[in-house]
Amino acid sequence: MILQTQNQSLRPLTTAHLAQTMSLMGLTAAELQQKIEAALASNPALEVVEKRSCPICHRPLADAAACPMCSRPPGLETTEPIVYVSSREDFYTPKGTSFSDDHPGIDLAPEVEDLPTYLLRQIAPELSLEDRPIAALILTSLDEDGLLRIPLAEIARFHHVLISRVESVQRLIQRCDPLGAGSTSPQQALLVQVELLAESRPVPSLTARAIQEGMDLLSRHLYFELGRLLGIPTSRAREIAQFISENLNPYPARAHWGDVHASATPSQDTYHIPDIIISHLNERPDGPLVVEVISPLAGQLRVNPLFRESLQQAPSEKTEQWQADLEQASLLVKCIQQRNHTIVRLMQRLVMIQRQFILNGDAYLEPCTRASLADELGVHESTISRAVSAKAVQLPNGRIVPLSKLFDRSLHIRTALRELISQEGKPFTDTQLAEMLHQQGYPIARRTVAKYRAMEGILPAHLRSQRHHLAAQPR
DNA sequence: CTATGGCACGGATT
DNA sequence: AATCCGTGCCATAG
Repeated sequence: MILQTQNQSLRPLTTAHLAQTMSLMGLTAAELQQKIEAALASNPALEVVEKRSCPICHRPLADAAACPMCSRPPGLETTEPIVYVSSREDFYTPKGTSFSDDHPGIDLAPEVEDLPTYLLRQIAPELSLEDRPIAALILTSLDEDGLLRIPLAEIARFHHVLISRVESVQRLIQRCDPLGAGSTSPQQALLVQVELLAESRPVPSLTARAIQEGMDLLSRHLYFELGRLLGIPTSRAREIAQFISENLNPYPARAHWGDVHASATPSQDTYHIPDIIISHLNERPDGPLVVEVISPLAGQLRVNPLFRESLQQAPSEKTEQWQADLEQASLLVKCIQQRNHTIVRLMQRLVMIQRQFILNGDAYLEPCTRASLADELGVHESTISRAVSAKAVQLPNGRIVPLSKLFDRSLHIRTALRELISQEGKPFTDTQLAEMLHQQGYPIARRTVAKYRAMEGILPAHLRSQRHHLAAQPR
């Protein structure tokens, strides 16, 4: 359902209206869809009318008058984004949901979210129907680290299938984004990561064996012993250890190291179907930005005009009921219009503010608060809060991030921090880093640097050290 | 003694 | 009113 409703339709703001609009605001596209479907089924006064698509670009058209995509001359230079509510039906297969490569440094871990759902989404296409329950059991048995607590045999027994079946499902899961998730041990997780990594980049030889046979030595940093075990010089063993610590993660889902309070997962958020898609007009990198706010329905929701007419001739005993239906229907429609209108305005403004971030990445995130936006738009802050929470947005580069990321107050500083550390020779101490950031115009306390480091999963200075210089060796 | 992580306390945000 | 976030202080590891 779409609308286009700028000016009209903002009339009587009854309390019911307000209340419903607010509750609508916090819903994701999927939840909203359910709600609408329910209303549609129970209320005869509502109907969905087909929406037409633009003959040129095939995008759904909100309004007959103009296609937001094509009505503008291509290549038009503008910083003003085109924002509209879309009812694309194909949004379930967004492009680039996969995180193909991670950068040499540290890649951003996905926001705190429901790991099982996230994984399920990735494997769903390859999963046969019979294997679904198995996958479900595995996924729900993961711990905070993304590891499988219970033995595979348990799962096999529970579903009365061969262990090998379970193993193949597990394999599928392990190859998903938090690489190695679903492994039964940190060791196994590492092995899977090595295996997959080896497909795309060089991996020191014997790494796998080192993990397999010398796990305890590795974790205790006994490189000399490890070298002897594998029949290689200590220096080689050290290289392997270094490679592992730099590229692998024994706890696939553990993104924040210092954060014990990582109560990560109570939320049922499914951040992996976007609620909003930002792209370039006609895929041209120089084109203006287009923001599609995904609508759950493939048509426009409205009050059935026929129903309204027939109200006149309603049998007298029904007329009251019908009247009520009609009112409720128009209330719902109105609320949804209101909701969409607000979201469109919000995105319009937000995309303008965060244009650089959207185009160029994390470092360009402009700090901005929900409150300030609310002020600009003349709506209550809580409205923005609701609108922003539990929604995900797909950026032109294909990444899907929570909408709330656009309100992250420290992301740009954290990015600067990563930058500094990635270019450091000798590891900088937190105090030094704080100092340097200060010079760059980020007045950050030393303690805060430490926290940001933790957020980014960067080790403290003394652990980063043994990266380059290693002189003496225990003999 | 120095570099860090933990706890906890305002102040800002939601 | 409930949370989140940046910080200061203090204990601890190296």
